[in-house]
Amino acid sequence: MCTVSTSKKSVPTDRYHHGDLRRALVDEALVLLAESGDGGFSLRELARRVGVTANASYRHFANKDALLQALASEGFRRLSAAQRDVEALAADEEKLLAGGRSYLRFAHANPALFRLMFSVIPPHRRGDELSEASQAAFETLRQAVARGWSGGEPDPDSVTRAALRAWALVHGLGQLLLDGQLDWLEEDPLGLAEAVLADTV
Amino acid sequence: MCTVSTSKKSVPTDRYHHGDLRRALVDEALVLLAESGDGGFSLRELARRVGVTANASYRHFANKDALLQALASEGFRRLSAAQRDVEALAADEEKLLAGGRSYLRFAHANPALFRLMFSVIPPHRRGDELSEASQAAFETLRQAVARGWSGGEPDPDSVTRAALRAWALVHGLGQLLLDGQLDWLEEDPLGLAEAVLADTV
DNA sequence: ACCTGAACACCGTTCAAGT
DNA sequence: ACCTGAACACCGTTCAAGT
Repeated sequence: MCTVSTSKKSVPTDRYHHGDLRRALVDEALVLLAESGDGGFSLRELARRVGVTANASYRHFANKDALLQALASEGFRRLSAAQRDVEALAADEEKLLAGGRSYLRFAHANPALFRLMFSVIPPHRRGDELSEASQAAFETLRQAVARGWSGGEPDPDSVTRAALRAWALVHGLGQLLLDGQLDWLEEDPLGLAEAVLADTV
Repeated sequence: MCTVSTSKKSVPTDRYHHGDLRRALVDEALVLLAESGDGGFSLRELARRVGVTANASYRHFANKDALLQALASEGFRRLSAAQRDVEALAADEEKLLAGGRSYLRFAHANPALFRLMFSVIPPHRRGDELSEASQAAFETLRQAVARGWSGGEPDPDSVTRAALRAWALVHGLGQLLLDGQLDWLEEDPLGLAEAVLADTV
């Protein structure tokens, strides 16, 4: 009676049709998101592709919003991981710029997921998993700003303000980029966005 | 036979149910957009509110996208007008900052319309009316940047680059603002966004 | 415990009428 | 010329089963 119970719910296998339907739904939804370019995919289409009935997903997610939150959480985790990887390789003074570049590349490579993370589910509707993932992502940014601090005493409020300014610039570039707003200005929109970022930071 | 024909189509009144159904649809859609906060409203709900059948709108718009384009065009016209009004009242060195502030206030006051203008209909899908309205809006920004030019020769490319940087910052702040991303940082998100803008410009 | 089948109240859009 | 009524192929979601 003191063997396997690491937590309350010791679900034995939780697999049936695809081994793990919940994971299959999340994985396939990320593919659908990448394919559709914009933000639209239907629960029914997702179920069809995974090979189950339309309402089978309700055994694993309360509703469509809960599934979207799981996807957005995964997005924030991937974004944070990309930031950390890239900053680990960069010199101290270039960590912030490198982080900004990876933010832009993430937005460019995952437009629908990016929109899901920031625009579809506002912070006041985020559940625990998503709150945690998104706050960790902002912390990554804040630390990059604090590390590159060149003034005197880095009091927390100034750092937050500076982080917000850096975030706004890179977020605006990313949003303009993935909305196609930079397409008519030059041949390589991503390159243009990175150039504007490098000019400023 | 040479009296009234100012153009090919000399529609006598083009009014029936509400005087002018096309205008009634646009006006009520703007109200629905303002009410819903986010971006979702249905053609059927709009028709219900205006007092016509679901498909009556197809006499005036090819499809839902065409209606959305008309709304987005109206949005760009209002944004440009607000910019011009505000810049006319400001001193030369403050025109750019004043324009940026009005951009932020527009985003804050019209979140769904703002999203419609920039994110829902990408530039490559814009029709003539919308293309013209949006390009005029960017021209307003570019001119504000050119007027505030402090360096030497203002060659067009440098001005475009600087305009893009200013646009990205203000657009990023606006997007973070209307996505509720600034809500947990302070009591007044709009004030915070304006403060960051004033710090930078 | 996990999934299916049938149903409900919605969509956008089309087509054949009505006035 | 402008609008209605009925229909089609979709949605998200729920409820009563099936194994």
